[in-house]
Amino acid sequence: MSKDPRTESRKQSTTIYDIARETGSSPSTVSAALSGRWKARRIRPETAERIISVAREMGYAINRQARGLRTARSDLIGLLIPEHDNRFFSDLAQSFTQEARKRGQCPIIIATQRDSAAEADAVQNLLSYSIDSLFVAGAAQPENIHQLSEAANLPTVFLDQPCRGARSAVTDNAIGARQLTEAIINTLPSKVSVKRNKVYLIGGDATLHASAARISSFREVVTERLGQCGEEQIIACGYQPAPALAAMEELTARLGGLPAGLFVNSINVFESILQFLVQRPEAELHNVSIGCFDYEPYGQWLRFPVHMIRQRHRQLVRTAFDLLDNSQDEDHLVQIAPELYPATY
Amino acid sequence: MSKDPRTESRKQSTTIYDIARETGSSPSTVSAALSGRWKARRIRPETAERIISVAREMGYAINRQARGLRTARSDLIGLLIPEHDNRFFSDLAQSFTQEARKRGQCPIIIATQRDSAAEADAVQNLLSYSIDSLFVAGAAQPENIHQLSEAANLPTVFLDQPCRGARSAVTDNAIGARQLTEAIINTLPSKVSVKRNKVYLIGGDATLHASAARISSFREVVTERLGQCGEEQIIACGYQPAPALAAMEELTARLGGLPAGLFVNSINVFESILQFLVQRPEAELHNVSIGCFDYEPYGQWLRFPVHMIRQRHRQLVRTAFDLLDNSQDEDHLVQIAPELYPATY
DNA sequence: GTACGGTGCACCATCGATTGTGCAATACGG
DNA sequence: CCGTATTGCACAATCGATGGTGCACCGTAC
Repeated sequence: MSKDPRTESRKQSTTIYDIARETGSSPSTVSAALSGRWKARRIRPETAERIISVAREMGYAINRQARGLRTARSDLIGLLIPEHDNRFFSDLAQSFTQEARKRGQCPIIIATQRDSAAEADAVQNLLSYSIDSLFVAGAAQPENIHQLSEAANLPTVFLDQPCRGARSAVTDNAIGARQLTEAIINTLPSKVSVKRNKVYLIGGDATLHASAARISSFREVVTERLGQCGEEQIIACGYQPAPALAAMEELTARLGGLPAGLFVNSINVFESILQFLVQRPEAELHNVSIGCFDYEPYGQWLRFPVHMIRQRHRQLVRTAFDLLDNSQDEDHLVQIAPELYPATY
Repeated sequence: MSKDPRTESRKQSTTIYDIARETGSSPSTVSAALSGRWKARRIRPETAERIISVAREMGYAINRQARGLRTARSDLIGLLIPEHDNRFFSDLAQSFTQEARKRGQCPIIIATQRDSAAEADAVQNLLSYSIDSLFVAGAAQPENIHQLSEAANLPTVFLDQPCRGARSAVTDNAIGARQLTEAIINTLPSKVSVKRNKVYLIGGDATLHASAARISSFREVVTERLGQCGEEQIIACGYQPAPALAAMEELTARLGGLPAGLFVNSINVFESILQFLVQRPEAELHNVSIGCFDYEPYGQWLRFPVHMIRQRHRQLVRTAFDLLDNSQDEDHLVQIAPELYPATY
């Protein structure tokens, strides 16, 4: 005869069997009463009520592992993000958490460091918990994830970084980049030497969809407004602090000072070049027009003005849930225009 | 005969029974092989290896709900925080996530908005997932949570806000507040009218342990260094933006300008009074010594200098895990000194 | 009085992994 | 060659909730 292998300390307090014994009914009746399915199972309302009240008295709490094993569901819902220490993704995490809880689901958030192996690992791991659905933000390799989740029949939505053939809710990077570039150009300093009179884009990964869209808009607007846009004006040096800082230093050295305009692609890069910027003379700082494609509340209180683009994290998340619930179209891309926070002077 | 109620779409791909059939062994042997318990169960190494390799081929992934049901464990681990949009708590969340994953556990983070009913709810909810342990940061009612988790025999640690009778890892608020107050006093402006020559503490909830400790240190240091500290110098107006802003405006009106020194208790309050501060004349801003008990990277790039205290989130989390693993003392408080980031000029 | 439909519930198989136990087959000692 | 010990594994109960099915019982109709 097998005994319960669990140490005496961690056993479940009350189960439906206890309640069944207490109320003189069967476990299946108790289950039906407590899960709300009692009508469909033709349980008398009085019976259901009695069971429910006894359950409350006994402090019953369902065992979700048992329920999940039977139903292959879990009320768990996963979110993959590259990192937490990034205002955009932590905002996203917060919106996700809130929406999930509204729906009675429990959020699991995993940071995968823009590493595709870590992404695959995390998906497998989450699958073993039988999560109900998966949200993927800023994936390094969306297709890879999509394959895994499709094979497991796991409903998945991509955020921020879209995935071909899968439901995706992303920021309209083209519009955002256009707005930001315009704002930067509109506030270009008037007196600036020929050598430094151009606008530069720094940061991001040109192979990723989001960056590519931003770069393309940037190029368009710069060409429209300033006549031309050379390849050297686009410095897609990734998201890492060190390379970004180095690129910024190199650019400044090359120009003999800060450029007239600077489009900073992503908050990570902004943070890392900030320490370089603030060391420049005050006068120089007020002679450059800076924009950042991402929002940081403290950005408006800095020593120099900054235009910022804020992605609508709340809307992105809501749209993603909507796509899961309502879109029968497996390949459905929704784009959401971001918001421009113009610099305050 | 019952059929599997689950829709055909969401069934498990490979189970230990499939592998058993494939390898011609029994499910129990497969389980032992895959879980690493095969030595203890006297399975031949070759048998175990063969099973493992077949499992890999078949793309086996364990069903954690089944495992959890049997063992009453889940490898899930919970963290309660008041909110996400707070640098300290989101740092904490990140450290927690990393440490959890290092230990092969899956983090579930719930924000409870400093609401004790939400806290109790969240604990009950997490309990129904059979989480292995619970971390509670900045709880509104630690004792309440402690009761629940103790009744359920759920190993619990408190962070930031300690709980009597429970394991707690908290910042050494006394030392931190002392350091911060000293830093503020050391950089007090020299020329300031008698009316505004005092140092004020604003924000926080005096009924909570953390704030109480900070207030007490503040009072001590101010008395030591400046001779006295009146009750009106302590404005514990909570953590909400609106009341904090109102309190700041009221104070400034009363003094006819900014005070000589300001100890801002918590980053929330800092953010909300920032919009007020930046509207003051530039000269006035450079004539006030400000400190914030919390860290925000952008704080050092503002238009005026700010001393900041950074809680060591990583260490707090590590210590908390340590307490769970090693401390048999159920009532064990560990304090961790925070770090002073002096203002840069 | 019999037939028939509906009501209200109990019974039991099932989800997949874990683990106490039983029992052949082999090894080993004398 | 027999008896005991060890090895290597299979069997089956179990965790708690779910849901298909069976079946009394009651009411109504003919």
